[in-house]
Amino acid sequence: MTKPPVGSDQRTGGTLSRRERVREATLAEIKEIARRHLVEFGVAGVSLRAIAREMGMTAPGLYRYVPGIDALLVAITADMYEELADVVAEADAGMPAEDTDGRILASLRAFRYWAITHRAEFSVMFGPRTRLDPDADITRALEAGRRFGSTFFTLFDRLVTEERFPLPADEDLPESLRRELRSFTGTIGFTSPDITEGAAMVLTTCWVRLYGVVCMEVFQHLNFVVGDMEPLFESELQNMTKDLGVRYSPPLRVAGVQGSS
Amino acid sequence: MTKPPVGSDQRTGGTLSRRERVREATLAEIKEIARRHLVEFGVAGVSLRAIAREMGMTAPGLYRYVPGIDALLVAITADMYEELADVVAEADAGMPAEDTDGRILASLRAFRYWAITHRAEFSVMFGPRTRLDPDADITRALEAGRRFGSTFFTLFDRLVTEERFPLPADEDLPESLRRELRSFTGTIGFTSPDITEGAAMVLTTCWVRLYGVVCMEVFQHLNFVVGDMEPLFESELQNMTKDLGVRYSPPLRVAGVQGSS
DNA sequence: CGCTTAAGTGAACACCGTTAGCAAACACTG
DNA sequence: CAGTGTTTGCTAACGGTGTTCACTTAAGCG
Repeated sequence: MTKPPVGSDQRTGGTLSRRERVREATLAEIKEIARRHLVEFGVAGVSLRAIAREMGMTAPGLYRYVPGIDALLVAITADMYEELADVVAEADAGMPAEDTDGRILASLRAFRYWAITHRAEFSVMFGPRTRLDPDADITRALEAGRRFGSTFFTLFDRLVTEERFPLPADEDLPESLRRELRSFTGTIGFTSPDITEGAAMVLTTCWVRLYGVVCMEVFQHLNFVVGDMEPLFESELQNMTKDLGVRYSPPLRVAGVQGSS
Repeated sequence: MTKPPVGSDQRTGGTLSRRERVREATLAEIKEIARRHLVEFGVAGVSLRAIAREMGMTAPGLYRYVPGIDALLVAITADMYEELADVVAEADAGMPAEDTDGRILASLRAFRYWAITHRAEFSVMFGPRTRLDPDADITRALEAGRRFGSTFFTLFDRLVTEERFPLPADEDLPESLRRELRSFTGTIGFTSPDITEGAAMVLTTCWVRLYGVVCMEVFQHLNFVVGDMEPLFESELQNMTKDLGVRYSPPLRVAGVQGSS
């Protein structure tokens, strides 16, 4: 009885035995249904019994594939990070490689658009860590999260090397902040020599602003006061890009932005 | 059989009959235990049966006081908004009335400090609306939220009248954004004639930044990368106050900030 | 004091996660 | 092909949850 790892086990050589293939398919079906229940009923509405019912089997059977409900949620969270990373990377790749400004705008807008069209998913990814075992294995989710961030980091790196905006001098930052920023650049695996503490500081500030405006829109904490948050987002985007020395251009009008998840 | 409203019913005249008094006390006990379970086990760990057990009664009995678990959560959420509003207002009142700069800094820091020392509460208040009936009666929570915001609005109003910072001209803002901002100032009950759309814009931007940095700290989405978020918060505070024409001054060192809820 | 009404209980229903033991299907080896 | 070990899924069961209903008890009021 081998412990069921919840991630997709990459078989050496890529050849999967018949058994492994059907196993992968079942696991994929479980996660697909879980994901669907997540968007339909919210995170509290994801249950092993309901998934099993829909699959025509019983709940204990799922334990052959997943060690428990918490691990399943962590697993689909990791999947969602990868999906988001793909979406952002695609938006980035959809612009001409030299057009750093356009790539940045496209990436950031892709992030927001994915967020507001995937509210439930965004909530479990970027909201409070409710209902997740503190000792759950979230390494895969963290890894996907890192990959998601790397798209932005790379673009930011280009801005720094192109000297688009004035960097705050490291000496101007308080020592406590500099220490945190150093650990930041270290963990991120950012090897560019141009990433000074000042640059890390700017990057973090931008991320906080983006995170704030998107969270506010998804969590609807201004919805009693602001109906359509898009103008506000674009305005924030404009502010941010101005600070980064990026040329802002308004978005192409896309039909059907109002789609509620 | 009267429907049990979950909020504290203010009796006309303030005189409560004995029956009403003990009823209020029981309701208060229910909410007190619910709150304790919330901080101890998270929002998923709040259950009517557990509360009843601790009170020495059975779960159905609680239905005399509360229409259901969701309504109970909404009720304590409203309480928490009021508590947070009090805390911020106290911090504000703790500074000399003329010292607008100090009052603002104190209020913002009080907000963050309450947030990081009340993670569970903050999560249900400002996180995604998980586990809350869409049709639940959240008017009391909204009202308390409004009162919470008003402290900041009032201080901001002073900054505007004192002309601390240059206001963006209304004409520079796109029409779609202006419309949202108008609805904002309207809903907020902000009657000051100085609150132009540009001013509302600056206020909103600041709130988004504050919300972002505090959410990020409480939800711990940078914790694999930044240990102590306080320097980052102070840095953001410095940036924000600079834009507002507020004189920044570093915080007084408080012992025991590290206290984990 | 008697009557009305509120408070609380027990049983029941329908869910949930999770464990243990068992039977059938499967894959593989001699 | 037969035999064997593994994988898969089931049933039963335990303890937990929210919620409804019928009922008894207790308190307050006229």
